[in-house]
Amino acid sequence: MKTRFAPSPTGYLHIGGARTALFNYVYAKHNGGKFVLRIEDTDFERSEKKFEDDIIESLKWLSIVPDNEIIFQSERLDIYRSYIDKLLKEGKAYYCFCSKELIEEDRNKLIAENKKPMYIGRCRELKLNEALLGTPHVIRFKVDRSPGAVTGFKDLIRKQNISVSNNEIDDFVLVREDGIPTYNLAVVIDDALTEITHIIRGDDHVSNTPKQIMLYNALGFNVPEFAHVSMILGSDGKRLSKRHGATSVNQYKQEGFLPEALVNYLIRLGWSHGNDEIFSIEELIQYFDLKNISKSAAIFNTEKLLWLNSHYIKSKDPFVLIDSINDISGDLESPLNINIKTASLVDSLKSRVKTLVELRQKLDFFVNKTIDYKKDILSEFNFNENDLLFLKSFKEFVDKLEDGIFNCGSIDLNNETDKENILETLKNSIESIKNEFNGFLSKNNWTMKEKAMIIRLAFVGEKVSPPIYEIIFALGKERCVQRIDKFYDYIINIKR
RNA sequence: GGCCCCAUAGUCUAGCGGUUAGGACGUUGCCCUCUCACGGCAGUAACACGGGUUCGAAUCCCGUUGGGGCUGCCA
Repeated sequence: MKTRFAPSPTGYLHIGGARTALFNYVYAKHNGGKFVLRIEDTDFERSEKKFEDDIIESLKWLSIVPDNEIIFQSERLDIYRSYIDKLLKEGKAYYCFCSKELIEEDRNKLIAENKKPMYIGRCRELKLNEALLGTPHVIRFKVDRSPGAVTGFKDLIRKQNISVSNNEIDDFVLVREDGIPTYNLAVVIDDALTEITHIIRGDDHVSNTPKQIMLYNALGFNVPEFAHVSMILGSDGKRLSKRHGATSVNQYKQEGFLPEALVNYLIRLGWSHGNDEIFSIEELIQYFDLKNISKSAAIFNTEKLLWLNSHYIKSKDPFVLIDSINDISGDLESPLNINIKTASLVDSLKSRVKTLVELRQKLDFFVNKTIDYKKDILSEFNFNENDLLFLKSFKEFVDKLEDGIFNCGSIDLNNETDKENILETLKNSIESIKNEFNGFLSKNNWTMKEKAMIIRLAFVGEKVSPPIYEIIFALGKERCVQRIDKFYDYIINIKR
C-alpha cells in the first residue's frame, strides 16, 4: 500500500496541495503503508528551485514527512525514453510533425464548425523516413478509435464509475518538441515504477485519468486505485486564488498560524469523523478513511481556521510559543527574550489572541522600554484630584513591594524539571502580588473595580490588557514606578 | 459550446427509507469578571427546485437550475 504527493514546483505550496498531501500521508499511515514525495519538474520554463524548497519546507513544517528519498522527474528522463521507444515500436504512439501554427488552424476550423477542437490525426498513419525524423516533432498517443470504445475507472470517493467515450479523448502529446515527456506520460511511468497503489489527488485531474489509464494499459502496467478529492474554493465560491488572501502554506505560517491548526482545518475541509472537530495528526492516522471524504467542493473559511488556531495556541506551553513567535518575527521586531517574565505574559495572553502575530503585538507594552500614551484613548477618561492621589499612593505601594517577589532566581530553560518548577514559582509570585495589592486596596477602602482601569492605562496605555497582577510581575518594580510617574505627568498636562 | 463531477443553515459537516434533521465555526443574549479574552449556559439558522418510486424520501431514480473541473507541446 503506497501513496504519493506529486507537486510541480511552479508555485509555493498551496493549501489545496497541502490538503491532498495530508490526505495521502494519513491514508498511507493509516494503512501501514508508505508515502512518497515526487517533484514533477518537467516544465523547465515554469519550475523554480525556490518553489521546490518551499514545498519541501512547508510539508516538513506540517509534519508531512515522506518515506522516500525525494524523486525528481527531471533526473529520470532516460527512464521515460525507454518506455516511449516501447510505445513507438508497438505502434501505440506516433510521431507528429504538425507545426503549432497548423494545429492552431485546425482548431479554429473545428471550433467554427462547432466541433470539439481535437487533433485531427494527420500524422497518425504517416510513413516515416530519416529526413522527416530530423525535423521538429512531438510524439502522440494513439487513442483506440474503435467504435464504442470507452475508458473508465472507479473513483473511491465518488464510489461510482466515471467513464468517457474515447472520442472525447485527443491523441494527446506524450513527448514535446524539446524531447521532454509531458505530465500524463511521466506520472504514469513514475507511479507504476514506484508501485503507487492509491492515487489521491485533486478533482481537476479526473479528466486526465482516462488518458492515464490508456497509458497504464498500453505499457502493460497495473492500474492503481483513484480517489479524486474536491477542490477548495474561495469565499465567493470561485477557485481559490490570491485575491482571497493567503493561499500558500508559508504565508499562513508567517501570519502566525500553528501547523497543528492548519492540518486540523485542512483535514476537516472535506473529511469528517462523526461530530469530532479536533484531531492531532496521530488521531488522524488512526481514524482517516477515504469513505468519509465529501464529494462536494468546500469553501475556505478563515474564521474557523482562526478558531482552531486559537484553540491550539491556548494548549501550548508558553516557551514553545515564544520560540514559534521568534521563528516568524521579521527584521523589524526584536526577538523575544526567553525568560519567566515573558513566559508569564505569553501564558496569560495566549487565551486572548487568535494568531502568533497578534500575540507578539500584544507584548509590545512589555518588550518596549517605555510606552507612549495615546490622546484619543486617554481623553475618554476624566481624571481628577483623587486619581492623582491614588497614583501617588499606588506608586508608594509598588515601591515597597519586596524585591524577592519579582526575583525568580535563575532557571535553566533547557532543563525540563526546572521548566516545570517555573510555573509553580510564577504562580507564587503572582499570588503574592495579588495578596499585597488586595491588602493595599482594602486598607484604603478602594475596590479593584474602580482602580483597575487607571492602573491598566498607566502600565499598558490601552483599555485592554492581561490581569493587573501579572502585569506588575512582568514589568517589575522599576518599570512600574517609571510608568506611574510618566502617567502622572501626562494627566497633569492634559488637565491644564 | 462539448465532456465529467457536485448540491443539508452564511461556512465546514453528521445523516445512508421512518430523527423534534445532530455537531462545529460565525452570530445573538445571559452568567463569570479588574478590562479584554477564556470558560459555562441559552438562542439563531439548512435538506436548491420539479417530477417520479414507496405506506413513508434529506436519503433511491429522472429532469431543471445553480456551482466547479477539464477541453495545452502546464501539472
